[in-house]
Amino acid sequence: MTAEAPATGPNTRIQREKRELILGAALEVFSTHGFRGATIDQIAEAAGMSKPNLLYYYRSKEEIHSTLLHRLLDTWLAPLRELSAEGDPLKELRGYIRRKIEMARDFPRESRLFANEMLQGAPRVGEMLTRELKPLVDEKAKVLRQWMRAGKLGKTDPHHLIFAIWATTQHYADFDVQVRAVLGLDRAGEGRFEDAARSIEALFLEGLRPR
Amino acid sequence: MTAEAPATGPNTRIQREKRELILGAALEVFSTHGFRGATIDQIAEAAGMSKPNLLYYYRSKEEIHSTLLHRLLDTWLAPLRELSAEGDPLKELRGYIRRKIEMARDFPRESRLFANEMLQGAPRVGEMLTRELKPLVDEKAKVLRQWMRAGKLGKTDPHHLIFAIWATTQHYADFDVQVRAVLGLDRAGEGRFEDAARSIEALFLEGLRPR
DNA sequence: CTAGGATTTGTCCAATCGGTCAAAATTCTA
DNA sequence: TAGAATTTTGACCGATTGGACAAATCCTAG
Repeated sequence: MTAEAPATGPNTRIQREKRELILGAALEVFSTHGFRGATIDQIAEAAGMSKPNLLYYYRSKEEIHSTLLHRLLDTWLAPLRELSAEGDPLKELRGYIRRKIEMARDFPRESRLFANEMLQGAPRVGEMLTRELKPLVDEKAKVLRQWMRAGKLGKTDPHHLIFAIWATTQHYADFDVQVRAVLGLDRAGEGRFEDAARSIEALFLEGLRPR
Repeated sequence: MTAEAPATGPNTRIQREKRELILGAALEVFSTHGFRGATIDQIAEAAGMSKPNLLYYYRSKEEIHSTLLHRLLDTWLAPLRELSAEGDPLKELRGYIRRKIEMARDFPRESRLFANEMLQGAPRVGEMLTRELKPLVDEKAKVLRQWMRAGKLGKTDPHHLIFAIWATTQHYADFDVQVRAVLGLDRAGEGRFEDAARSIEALFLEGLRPR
């Protein structure tokens, strides 16, 4: 008998392992070539298996990409979720910037995968943006606004502040080539993330000190 | 006689017009689908001509993309070139931020084309980054550093400051879908660029006031 | 140790892609 | 307005792509 396609969910040990292996390989390929630029053969080779074997675990290229993207968003939003209304405003913001820079440093492929999707108009996660991202950002924006009203944080538009933090931190993952080219060989070592973190923190937090 | 391919340079009126028409169509297609995601047929259709006709004006898909990218870089660097060592530091920086936000608003496709190229590791303009971009940035970084030493500008790493300005402004073009989704229908009108400009200026310039 | 399911792969297919070519249509020029 | 040069296109080609299928191999429970 032909085996039922295991695409519904991981059952056996092998299925869990292979599915994970495929996602890792796909992340590598999708993040550097984009969805259409990536081929199933490339992903299969990166995962060390044949193309039909890969398609045994995921029904289509679409499904791999979609799985990757949906799984990513949670990880991606975690740093913002951690921003707590109870903490000290400046400390909380500093922590948020830190966590975002660390993600750019430790998960650049995830960042580029996400950037690729956004550049193309979010055809596959568009709905998630309004259903998950927007509510979370609105909630945290409210926290920021309360801090500002309480005089514990300089006044600025909370949404655009969050955009600015996203943009500056993710820049070091998405535009890595450019950053490295501009900094030159001597300053483009791994320390660039530490330098970036300090600069971004100083820029934003200096301007946001209550006055 | 068979006509010589006009790919060497624009000669007749028709050639100039059609070449421009093709570049416009190609910008639209490349910026939303990336290089590999775009097809010659799509570009040809967007330009209102047949595929062989398009290939009469440009020898290959590569050549169109490359032309677009090289032509773009000059436009793209213009705002930074305008930053003058003679002017008032804070006014100069404010002007630079303004110009960059205006470019994100008026030329979002160009921004996305560039972002796409960067995301993929700048395979086609990598050399231009070190030959043109780096020297320019280094020159302007020196200007910023002089201002800082003279006490006319708060101290921070000039390179990372420039990165931050790039990131925050281009974010509104490259991540437009996300920005719109988060701001919601009511705040996502054209005014969002004006709001963004004010927020970014306030954030950066407040923190950079000499103290 | 063996039967039945799970896993793997070689082979194939239709669609799409970038690009060619020769012929047709149009435009320019003398 | 005739003839030459330029511009346009239909038809075609080889390569690549996403995916299907059935046969072969592997694993594991009884």
